[in-house]
Amino acid sequence: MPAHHNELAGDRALLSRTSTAERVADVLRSRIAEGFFPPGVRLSEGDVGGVLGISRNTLRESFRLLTHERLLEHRLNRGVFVRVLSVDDVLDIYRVRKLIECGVVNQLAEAGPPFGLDALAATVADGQAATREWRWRDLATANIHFHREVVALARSPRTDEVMSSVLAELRLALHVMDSPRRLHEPYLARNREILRTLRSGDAARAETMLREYLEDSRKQIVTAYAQRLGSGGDRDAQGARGA
Amino acid sequence: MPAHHNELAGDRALLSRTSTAERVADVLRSRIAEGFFPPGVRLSEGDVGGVLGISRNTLRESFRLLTHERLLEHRLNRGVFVRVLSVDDVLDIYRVRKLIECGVVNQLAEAGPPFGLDALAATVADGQAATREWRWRDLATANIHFHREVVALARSPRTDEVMSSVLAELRLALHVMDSPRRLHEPYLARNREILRTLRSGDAARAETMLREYLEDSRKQIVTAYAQRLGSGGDRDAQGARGA
DNA sequence: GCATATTTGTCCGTATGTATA
DNA sequence: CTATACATACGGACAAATATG
Repeated sequence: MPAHHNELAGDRALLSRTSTAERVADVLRSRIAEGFFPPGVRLSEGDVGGVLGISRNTLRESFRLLTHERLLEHRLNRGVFVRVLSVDDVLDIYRVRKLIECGVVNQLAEAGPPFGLDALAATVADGQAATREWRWRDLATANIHFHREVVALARSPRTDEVMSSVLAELRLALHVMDSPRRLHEPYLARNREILRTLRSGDAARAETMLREYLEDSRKQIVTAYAQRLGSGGDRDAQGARGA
Repeated sequence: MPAHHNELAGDRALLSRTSTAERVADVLRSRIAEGFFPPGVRLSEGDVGGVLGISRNTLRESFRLLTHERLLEHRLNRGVFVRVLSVDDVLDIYRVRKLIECGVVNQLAEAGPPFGLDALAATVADGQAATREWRWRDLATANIHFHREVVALARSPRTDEVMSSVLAELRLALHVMDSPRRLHEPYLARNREILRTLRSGDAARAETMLREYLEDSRKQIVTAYAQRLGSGGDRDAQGARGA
């Protein structure tokens, strides 16, 4: 599908129906999530495009995608940067989380008890396995998946998308401090409790538990993040990387 | 700021800090909202780019922006089309509306009565003025603004953005049938009632009213839309327009 | 079913304005 | 203030897919 048959990240058009820009965006999204591109660094079109071996136009498409997901920040005539969340951003993210997550569970309370909890249970199991084997980064991932699956219970594609976007954004903040164990281990038990309560059919009580959960998590993360951003703050908004 | 000093949609760099692609996207967004580009039509790169006098690459970037707002649909090697919502889409939009709008009012019930209701009151006044003067299209706009302002009470930028996006999408469906009077006039009184109830400080009751409102609106629009889509359906996916 | 014309997808080269050293 | 680096936007090119006759 690409005109000049670029091989590095380009071909196999007939197999994958995604555009090259989307594939490049996938790569960059992973790099950001795993911290290879930490918040604050600039992604130069020349460098990144050179490494991946794609044209600037295509790369700009990818940047557009990630900018819309709020993972990158676009400053006019300055270029794109990995987003650095402010404390206000984190607060707003938790506002949205409370609104959506609690709202979904609240709707379940009205609908009735036959929920499909298998996917939710799987994330709890993943978290327990990760904890047993001291894989704290995986524990963080499982914890995030738990909340994604809570929202998935509403079976609303648009709600799922909003939640995915917000959680990916939150990961930017989590990555700035990452001590995954202290941040996530205490909440695993509460996830299990919420799951158990949902299994019993008492969605109203689960909603209360989730509300308290989010309140506690918000307090912990905001204080830790403000501290980290204040002391280790002012990460170089320059410092190109890539080549 | 543009290289070759394009005048039509190009210059005045020092004043407007937005890129040309965003400005072009603004124009197209308006054209879609006002129905000049109705759902289903294809936007040809050649035609639209020719009329607006911008290069193909820049136009494609605008298309990308609107595609991510779900106003355009991108079919591989076919071009971009103004989105045609399915009935499932409309159902999901109302799912999101109920979740967010009711959730926001529910949070107000916990927070306490000093809400800032001026902007909300203004939309009701706009609707009444539009009704008095038989400007049904403006009534529809005012009605949509009412719900946007309800959500704005939460003072959450991300929630605002989600709501704006969802309402812009809903407008695609409303435009397919447009008999704005029958669709919007009955709800003006209910808007006023909800505003009055919020003024009295009883957010809990306002939430119930809003919930019933959305339920009724959903039923009406879904049935009307399914009918319209079934009979008048299969709008030409061809029929270029522009020049 | 086939040949042609149109349109899209991708990439390159270049000119110009903007921000920073 | 000058110089450098880079983002922005343009036009052109060609391959591939689609539409048209």
